[in-house]
Amino acid sequence: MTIAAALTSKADTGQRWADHAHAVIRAAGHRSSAPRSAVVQTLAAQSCVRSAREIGDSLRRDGSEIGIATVYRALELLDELGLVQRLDVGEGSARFEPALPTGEHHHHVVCDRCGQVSQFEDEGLEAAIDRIAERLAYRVGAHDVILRGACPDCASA
Amino acid sequence: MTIAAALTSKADTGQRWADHAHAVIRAAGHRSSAPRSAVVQTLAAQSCVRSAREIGDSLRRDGSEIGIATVYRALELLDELGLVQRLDVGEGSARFEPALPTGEHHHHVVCDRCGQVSQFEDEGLEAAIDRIAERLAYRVGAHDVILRGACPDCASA
DNA sequence: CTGAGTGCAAACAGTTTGCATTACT
DNA sequence: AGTAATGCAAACTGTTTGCACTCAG
Repeated sequence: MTIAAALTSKADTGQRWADHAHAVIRAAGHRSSAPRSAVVQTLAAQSCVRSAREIGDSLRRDGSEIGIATVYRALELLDELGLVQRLDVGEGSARFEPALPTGEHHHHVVCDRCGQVSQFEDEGLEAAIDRIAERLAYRVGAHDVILRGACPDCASA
Repeated sequence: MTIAAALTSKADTGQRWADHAHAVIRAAGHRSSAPRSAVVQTLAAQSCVRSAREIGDSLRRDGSEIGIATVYRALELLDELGLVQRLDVGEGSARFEPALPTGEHHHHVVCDRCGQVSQFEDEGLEAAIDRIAERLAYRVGAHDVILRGACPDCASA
């Protein structure tokens, strides 16, 4: 795959998610207001998890007048509708990222020192978790895995 | 194993951890004040993760005059010394539990509806994570796994 | 005796909420 | 037009910090 193709595919995935999100929002009887759509677009465009504050700052930088309460309300709605995944890496604030309708997902590694967050996927991990879910008395619906350590930059320093 | 033996062994594990914690605290040049020791004892006696507020309330109920700030400072020290594991299940506040010196540990399942937290261990999960840690560029030192779903009570309701 | 540790209260950061106003549908 | 959604500011919650006082070593 060429770099251009990779970028296109990534942008496509984001846009596909945004369209899906709008459809679900409308189907649930909610309005597609400008601020709400702006939050969806920001999420669709992002490559990594972002906090409510980061999303709000980013939108305001782009000229939007969105208030932080609205960002929170939009994210809460998206969460209720299963359109975003809320992630708490323990750095004080919650982070958000689009949840793909396919259920396909990844997990995160957080740098202890600089706070950098990266992603990874692993087939074996999912399989192990599925096996655990089966033997527990809980009806397990989701899971978060967070690895912690030193990122390449901090590790070499 | 009889129930009595299981309880004894559990209490022993807690006490062994408390002794270990005291030793580490002293070795690091810190004092064993009454409030600090009380927090260690509370942690040693607990069967599940607890929040700072819960620990403080529990101590105050037992007649201690401990302030919440002191609880936080004690937990912070224990965390720095690697004596407790901080866990964020996303219900607003951080939870804490003793970290065994053997490195042996477990993970958690959180009920979406009532917030109940249970524990589980899984060999296959640890193995999968070790394998991931090896292939990542990060120098991975720890990991948290949180499963979410409905606990037996909520699932049947 | 001396400073690490404490308790209190005030400060903080992230998030939520009440209410008058705006703007989708 | 009617009402869901917004923006602001105030309220809340969990956690941290400044400071005078206390007590372990």
